[in-house]
Formats: sequence, structure tokens, C-alpha cells
Amino acid sequence: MNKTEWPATVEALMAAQHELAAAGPEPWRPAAGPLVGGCFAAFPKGYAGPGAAGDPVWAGAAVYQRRRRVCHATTSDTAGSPYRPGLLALRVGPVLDAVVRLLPRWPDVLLVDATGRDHPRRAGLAVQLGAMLDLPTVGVTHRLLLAEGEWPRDERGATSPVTLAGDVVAYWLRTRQGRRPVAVHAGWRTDPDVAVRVVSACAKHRTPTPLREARRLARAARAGAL
DNA sequence: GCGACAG
DNA sequence: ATCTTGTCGC
Repeated sequence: MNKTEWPATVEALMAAQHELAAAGPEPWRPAAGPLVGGCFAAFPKGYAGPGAAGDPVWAGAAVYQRRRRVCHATTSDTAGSPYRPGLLALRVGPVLDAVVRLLPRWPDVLLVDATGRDHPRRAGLAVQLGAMLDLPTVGVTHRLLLAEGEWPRDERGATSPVTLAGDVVAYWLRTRQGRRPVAVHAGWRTDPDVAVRVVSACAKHRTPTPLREARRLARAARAGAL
């Protein structure tokens, strides 16, 4: 019953999201010194608005262990659709899936630039990408989709709960003092507490290192440097 | 009808 | 996502 193909229509994606929300995969727990990966999709400079199907997109992925980069990959593709809230998977699901599969060594847990359970059908892209790759995932975003929560105090490591219909689905995490917090989401096989532990351990800058490097790689690929 | 709305 | 000016800090 494992899906291999990414849904290509709104109806198919929404059906897949309903299935993912009902799935109960084994919870994952980080061991010591885990391999933490990140992936990111970059669009052309100057793009504004939701974009369209066929937009060029570059993706980068990187894997870190402690402070060291273990491996990385880049690729490019065209977007499957414009961006629409709740349907991000249609736009960048396939290219992120592809760039992670190119990694010579897969991570133990993958950071995704998307929400998880904070989603109209409780299955944001972080959840779906993990299910497609059979990899535990954590979502990291600048903003919330539907959930709500006040920011934590301005001190590195401070957290505050983010809830949706009474459930804690994420935490705001202050990765750097004096900067806005990031939202750290439960993803595939992870809960909000595990998500915070994973991100806290690799947050030298505001954006956790594997995600930051994945973004740098994607933009370098876009610039033709890779 | 209007605004909000992961990236 | 991407753009944006200035500002603070290493």
C-alpha cells in the first residue's frame, strides 16, 4: 500500500493527505549523534506571488553529523503547480523527494521547509515527504499555516506551544536571541518535543544548519555554480 | 464580498 | 518562495 508516485491533482493530493493523517507510523527517537538532513527548493530571483505550473525550481539537500557536513546533493525540475496554501506538495514535493534520493548517505531525520500537522488535513508537506521517503521528518517554518501560539521570551532555547484545535502540533523555538523564533513542527514519525530536540541540536544560526546549507546549495545550483 | 494563507 | 534598507555584531 506504500505510495511511490506523488499525487499530481488536487483531488489525489487531498485524498493522500487524508490517508496520511490517519496513518500511525512507529514513533522515532533520536539516538546519539544522529545524521540530520535538510532539503530546500529555490525559485528564480524576482519571482513573486503563487507562480505557476512549469516554473523552474532548483533543490538542494545536505546531511550533517554533529558539526560536520557528511554529504550533499542538488537537482532541478519544473514545478507541478502554482503555490496554494495546503497544497504545497503539488509544487515542490517531487523535486524535494528527488534531491534527497540523490544523497549518497541518507539521514536519520530530515528537516523540511514546511509544516507538518499544522495543516487543514493534518498532513503538511513535512509529513508527506517523510512518508514518501520512509524517513522521519521535522518541519521548520517562519510562519504558521492554521495553528496558533504566542512567541516565547527572547532567550536562546525558549519555546512556546503552537496548537491546532487543542492539540500541540508544533513549538515556536527561539534559536537565536534577538531574532524571530522559528516554528518547529511534528512531522513523519516525530512529535513536537522530538522536533524541538532535533532542531535545537543543530541551530547555530536562526535557521538550523542542514536546512541553511540545503538553501545555500539550491541557490548555488540556481546561479549555475553547481 | 473581503482578507488570510507553509513555500 | 523572492525582493528590500539599514543596522548590529563577529
